[in-house]
Amino acid sequence: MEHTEYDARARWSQPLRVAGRRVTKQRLAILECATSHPHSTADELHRHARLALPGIALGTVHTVVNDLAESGLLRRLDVPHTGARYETRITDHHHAVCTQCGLVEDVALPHTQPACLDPTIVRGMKITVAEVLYHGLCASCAGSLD
Amino acid sequence: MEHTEYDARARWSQPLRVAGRRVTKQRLAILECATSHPHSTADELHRHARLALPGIALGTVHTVVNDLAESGLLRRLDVPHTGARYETRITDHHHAVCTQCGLVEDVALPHTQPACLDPTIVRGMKITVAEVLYHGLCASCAGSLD
DNA sequence: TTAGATGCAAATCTTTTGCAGTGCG
DNA sequence: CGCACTGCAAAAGATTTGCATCTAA
Repeated sequence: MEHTEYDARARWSQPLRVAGRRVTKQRLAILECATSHPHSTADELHRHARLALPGIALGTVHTVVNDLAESGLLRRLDVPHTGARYETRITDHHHAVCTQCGLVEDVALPHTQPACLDPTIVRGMKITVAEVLYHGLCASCAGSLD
Repeated sequence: MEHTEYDARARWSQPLRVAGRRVTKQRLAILECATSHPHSTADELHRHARLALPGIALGTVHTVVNDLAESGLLRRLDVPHTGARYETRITDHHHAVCTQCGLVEDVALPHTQPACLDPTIVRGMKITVAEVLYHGLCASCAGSLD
């Protein structure tokens, strides 16, 4: 548990440099929190990162998270009724959201590329990412009578 | 152009009543604006609705739009870096967003239901809606050198 | 008549911005 | 050492809430 800082540095230094970004303890902490707590909002990342880095500012989290999403190190998820959410698992999965409690789950699709996710299906735009968002009730919300 | 109020009433009274909602001029105006200007934010709907209904409050637009989305008369779209967007075309299409300028376009898929959009593909949740979001560059942004 | 809707304003929440100081490379 | 990055605080933007008033049914 004391190796976290070291591990984060080992894991993210290279990708950060490749993206032309500096390796700061704030960025390492945010990347680490986004890995251990996927689908976190900026505020949640801030709360988690503060445990390891008490001085980190919420504004910094927003700035960093925007920057890292733009440079491809973070994936951004826009979920109804909550702020943006972030994760370090970038590819090969989609998301299901509970319309009642807001729970987000990862959804992996069969490995054969579905035709509807082929970028060329959209005419007149250069599509680079196609993602599926499922809306419904999670197990516990579906169980609760209402 | 003077028939708009009448047409909106004719079109939406029934669905509103079925959803257990009252037929007010504010709701009619918002539904009409969401139809003629799809993918509008609450603020944009407010500006448009104000042309026909100068007194309508932005707070009311938010309240109504939330309520109508919940009751299924409006579809809500969460697009990166803009607020929520709304439209009256509920089914049978998906969306493509320009990551540069924010343009939203409708995308229709071939009529055969793609396997990846089958709700049962998600285990442990009762999925009711599956939608695809495409991210990329629109024609004009792709054209602009940068 | 009356429960549901609206208008308005204040409160809340999220995100952005400007600037001075800090630290990575 | 220089420039990118951070901390801080203020501003901007989006959405929600409470309450008095209004109105569709």
